[in-house]
Amino acid sequence: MSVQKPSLPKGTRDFGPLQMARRNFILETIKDTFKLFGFQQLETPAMENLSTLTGKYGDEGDQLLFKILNSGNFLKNLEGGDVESGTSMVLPKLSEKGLRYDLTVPFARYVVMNRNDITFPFKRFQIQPVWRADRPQRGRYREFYQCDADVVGTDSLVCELEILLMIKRVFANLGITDYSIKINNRKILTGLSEVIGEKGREGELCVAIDKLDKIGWEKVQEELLQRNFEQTAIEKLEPVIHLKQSNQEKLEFLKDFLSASDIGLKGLQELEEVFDLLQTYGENEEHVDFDVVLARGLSYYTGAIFEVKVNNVSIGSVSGGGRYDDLTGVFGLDGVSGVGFSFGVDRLYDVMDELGIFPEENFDRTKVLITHFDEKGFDYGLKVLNKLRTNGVISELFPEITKIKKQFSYADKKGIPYVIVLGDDEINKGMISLKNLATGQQDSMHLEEAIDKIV
RNA sequence: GUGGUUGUAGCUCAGCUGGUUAGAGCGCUGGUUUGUGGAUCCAGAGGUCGCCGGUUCGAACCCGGUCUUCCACCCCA
Repeated sequence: MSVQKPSLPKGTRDFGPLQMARRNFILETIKDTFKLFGFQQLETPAMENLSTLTGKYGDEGDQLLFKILNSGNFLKNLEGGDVESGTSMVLPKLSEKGLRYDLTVPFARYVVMNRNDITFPFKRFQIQPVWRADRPQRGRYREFYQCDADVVGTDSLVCELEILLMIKRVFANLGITDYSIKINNRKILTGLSEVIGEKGREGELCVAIDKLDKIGWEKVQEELLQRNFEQTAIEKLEPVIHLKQSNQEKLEFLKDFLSASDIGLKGLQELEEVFDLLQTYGENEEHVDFDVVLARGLSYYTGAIFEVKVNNVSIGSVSGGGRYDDLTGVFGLDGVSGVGFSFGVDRLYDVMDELGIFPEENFDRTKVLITHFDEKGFDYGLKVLNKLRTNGVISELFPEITKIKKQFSYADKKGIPYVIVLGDDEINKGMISLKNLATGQQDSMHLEEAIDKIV
């Protein structure tokens, strides 16, 4: 076999020890919050039947699904002429499984399959990788982790409240201070399209409107015109685009603006209740921003929609979610409303990296390295090692008998703060020498005393 | 998926209009110091110039393809 340079598939990454420590810090923070709010963990397979996945994310989403070639002779179902008839005809004959694209759809599948064993409302969280055959960019990967928390089986707006609370808690614990949780309601967008005389076209309206902070109102108007929206409709929309007051003021304005649309008013009412619940809970509206032009792409959202952006960084949204009234419906279980959201760990990582706010000191790392000069010290060191670990001190014995300089250098590079030196002097006296590498201070003492110092 | 961009030592990058043996800094290894790391100084190792093909007397450099990186669009965590 010829030697080949190893490489990774596009858009995937390895995580080294430092990255893992940082990722685990984020992951633990999120997990800890989910648990505190009463969510229980669930895992589903990396692969799902393609029939479970397709048609849930729109045409774009279907394109981005990774398909898994059938096992064995994957060509066996092909017939002459199939190849000429196009990929959409050939694909089902080659592939019946795919990698999951998100965690929400597999969750919906799980709920339907286990409906008799689940007590509703069902609160679950799920932290697993997902895969998208996207073209990679900064903050965009082909394999990345999502951290989902969802509640199904209730349409209580307390769920929406809890999502806001969980986001606030996670960000506070991560040390991210400058961010905003954008919240809107799909019903408001529906109402908007009704009121401006383009009923039923909120999907298109959303796609265009969503680009507002990126490309500006001028360009959005152009796009709407291209999509054959009436000039008068666009003019009617204008005051909404420029809404820049407080959450309450926006609500008041829209109550009037959407007065002709029942569904729009329903959306407003839901949103207002979420704000009320926030007050009642004893939290404020800090970081929570009613954004009338927030329109998330995923086609299954029907009520509240969320998106979280960290300010002054070059990464897109780090979290998103919303309410879906009928996601389980496609799997044959109607009337189960759900709401959930997801943190993107990889993007949170990039954000925190860019802001330089990882708390490195707290990461678990070896506290003390035991060094030695010869076999005698090595054996003595093993006993010391045992004592240290019994006392819960993260410790290592240098595994080879070699020059002390090399052992110290190892401690230095690995960022180990203390070194225990074991030579004849120490062994004879039944003591150890403890050196603090940061200060250079070295003292002879009993092991118990050293343990107290290190911990 | 569309358009552009990048690739030279472990890392960050030089390398002139194609010309002999491809360089620097940092890092690494060893020594200066045979019971002590981080600093200084000295020495050393390390590269099929992403990969494949083409043009040429001659290619890191020009051309084509391919992979990869980053960016914009699309969309999204």
